[in-house]
Amino acid sequence: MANMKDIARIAEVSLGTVSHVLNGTAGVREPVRRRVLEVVRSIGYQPSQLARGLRRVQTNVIGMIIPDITNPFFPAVVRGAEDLAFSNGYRLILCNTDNDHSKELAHLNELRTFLPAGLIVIPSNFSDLTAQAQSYRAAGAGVVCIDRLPKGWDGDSVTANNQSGAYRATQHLIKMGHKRLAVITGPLHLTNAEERLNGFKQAVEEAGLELPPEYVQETTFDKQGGASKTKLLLRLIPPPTAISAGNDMIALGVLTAIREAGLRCPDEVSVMGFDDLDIAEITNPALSSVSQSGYQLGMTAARILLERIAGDSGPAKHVVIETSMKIRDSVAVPVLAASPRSARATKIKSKR
Amino acid sequence: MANMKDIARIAEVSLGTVSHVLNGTAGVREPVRRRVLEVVRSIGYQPSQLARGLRRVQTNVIGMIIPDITNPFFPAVVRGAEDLAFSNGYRLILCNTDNDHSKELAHLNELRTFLPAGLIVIPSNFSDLTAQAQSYRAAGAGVVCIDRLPKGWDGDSVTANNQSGAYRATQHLIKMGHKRLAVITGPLHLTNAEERLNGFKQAVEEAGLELPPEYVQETTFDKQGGASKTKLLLRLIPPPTAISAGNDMIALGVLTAIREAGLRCPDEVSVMGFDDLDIAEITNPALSSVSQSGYQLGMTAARILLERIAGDSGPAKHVVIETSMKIRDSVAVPVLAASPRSARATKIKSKR
DNA sequence: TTGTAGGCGTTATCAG
DNA sequence: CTGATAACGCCTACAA
Repeated sequence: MANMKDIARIAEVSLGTVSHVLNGTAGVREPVRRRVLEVVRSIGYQPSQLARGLRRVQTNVIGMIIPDITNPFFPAVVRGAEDLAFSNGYRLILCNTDNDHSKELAHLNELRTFLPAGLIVIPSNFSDLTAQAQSYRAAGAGVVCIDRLPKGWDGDSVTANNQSGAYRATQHLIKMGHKRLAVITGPLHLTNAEERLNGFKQAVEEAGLELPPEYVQETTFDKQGGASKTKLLLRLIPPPTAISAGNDMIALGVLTAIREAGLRCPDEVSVMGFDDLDIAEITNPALSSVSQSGYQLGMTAARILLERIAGDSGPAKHVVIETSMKIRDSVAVPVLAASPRSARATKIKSKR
Repeated sequence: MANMKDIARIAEVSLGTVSHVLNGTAGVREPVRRRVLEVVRSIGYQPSQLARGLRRVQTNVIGMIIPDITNPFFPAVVRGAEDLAFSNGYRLILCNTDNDHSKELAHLNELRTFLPAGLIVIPSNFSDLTAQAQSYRAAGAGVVCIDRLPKGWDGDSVTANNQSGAYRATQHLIKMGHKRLAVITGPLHLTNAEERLNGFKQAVEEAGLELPPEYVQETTFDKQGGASKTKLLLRLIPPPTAISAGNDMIALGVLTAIREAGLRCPDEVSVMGFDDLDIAEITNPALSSVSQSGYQLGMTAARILLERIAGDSGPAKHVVIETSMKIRDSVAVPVLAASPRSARATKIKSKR
């Protein structure tokens, strides 16, 4: 591969001049400049990112650390980040942690040796990112946290408005006439799961409804968790008439378990999801869900990072992305409430 | 960050000795070796990948180029590649091309400046990867092609057995009693789409069935394509009783269009997919599909690449991953065939 | 077995 | 405005 020395030789200038032309670090007389640029073009020269990074103590690499690209919510996040990063000349190194904080730590240590310009991280369970980020920032690299925050995080962050999303979704269930609402949350040590639960509780409390402790079930963010906890909920006496799921994967399990219990959704049990994945349109019945844009999450994180790289050293930014409701077919007026109140409930529904 | 000079100073040995201990390039007396290693551990030293790569003219980076991580088939491929690469000390730089060969070219040129150890590529439409790979191989980097092959590709490749998969899927439709089979293929300049069509045609021909040209529709690998072509097919006289889709995304569109046409699947039209994505279980009715493991595809590509990196310079390898059939609910005996042959058809079905 | 020195391709500093 | 030259951190002949 051609290097700057070759360019200098062919264009009959010194190495320093080539660098000046390429980086605009010093004015160079126009004819010389053109000659150099012409050689660069004709030879198809591209600077070695390795040498450049070594010298500048900073590469055009952004490390992106996520739990698992195979989880349907994350690809959009990665894509959003990659699009903005790429169009600004940055490249993404992708790392999966499987929510294992020791794997996360390994990635964090390894990535450092690339002298990345920054990091975009969806922290794993029990992440000690807060400590690690310190040393990255000391090296002049930005660190932006997405989707959920590790304990004590005080740096830049981009999250969805989980609380208000869950709050409004629960309000919707209540307005439909539900009185016995249960919730299946994700792992409560994850901030996003916790916030969603808080939103749920807030709506239930404001409506003056009871929330027996057995109606709050915690599990992992997946189908299996949703299915097993639903079986449990449906065996309670009385059973809930609506289940709010911590995310769409859980909701998928909820739908399956309802069907397997011989019940029907939404006739006997209503279900509300969170994330509005593509699959929400496909399920039977189509899943009502709180929509958050993963693409926007990733892109916003990249934007903040680019600002940091460009020199912004202001206080930590905390961007909160608003959610919206996607009403589909998995929520209906509960059977018990149907007769005396159907008129009113239906009216409310048709308003939306 | 600590460097080898620091280690040398603290351990009171020379720089060269540290390097020899770290790389095993020369025997070092045990006590000295231990002393060096102890310092390395205590200080948490990690070699700079940048300096190392610059010197060795090869980094521990693998470039992974795919059309779009947002497409549900690709995350598993990436994950399979990342898992094996990571456990062997390699890191993945992820690039999305959106099937745009100029974007692919840009990535290819950029990646070169990182001196990657290799490339794993799902080629874009009209990719000229064949030419580019030449120069990568000249630089000692392996290039493995996945899923589909660009024109004239003669290097390592990992693909699914598309032809046999489609062939057997079509045979299944025929055994169920279908006589009027249509196919909606992906873009035929993609080798995987072409192979699947060939498998379909082979089965239809062997059964001595007619295949009117209007029964073969080409479109993009997505829902919209599947839906619009299905509308067209259902308006034909006579309409097909079974539709074989080029992949599951197309099949999704087929299911939607059938429903919107007021028909029912599988009662009036049977549908067969390809890929067996997670969503195939969720659709209504659950989608019968040809299963191929994206994870295995990615992992196999990484394995071949690692072998190349380790020095294997044998002839090009062409690994073909076998597919399997996932029978669900979207295929049934056609209405017309139902009365006279239901006994036999049912018998065949129950055999599987 | 250990140490020394040159160079990978850049950028930045400083002298002309 | 242009050109030498010294790092950046590491590896590897080669010398001791």
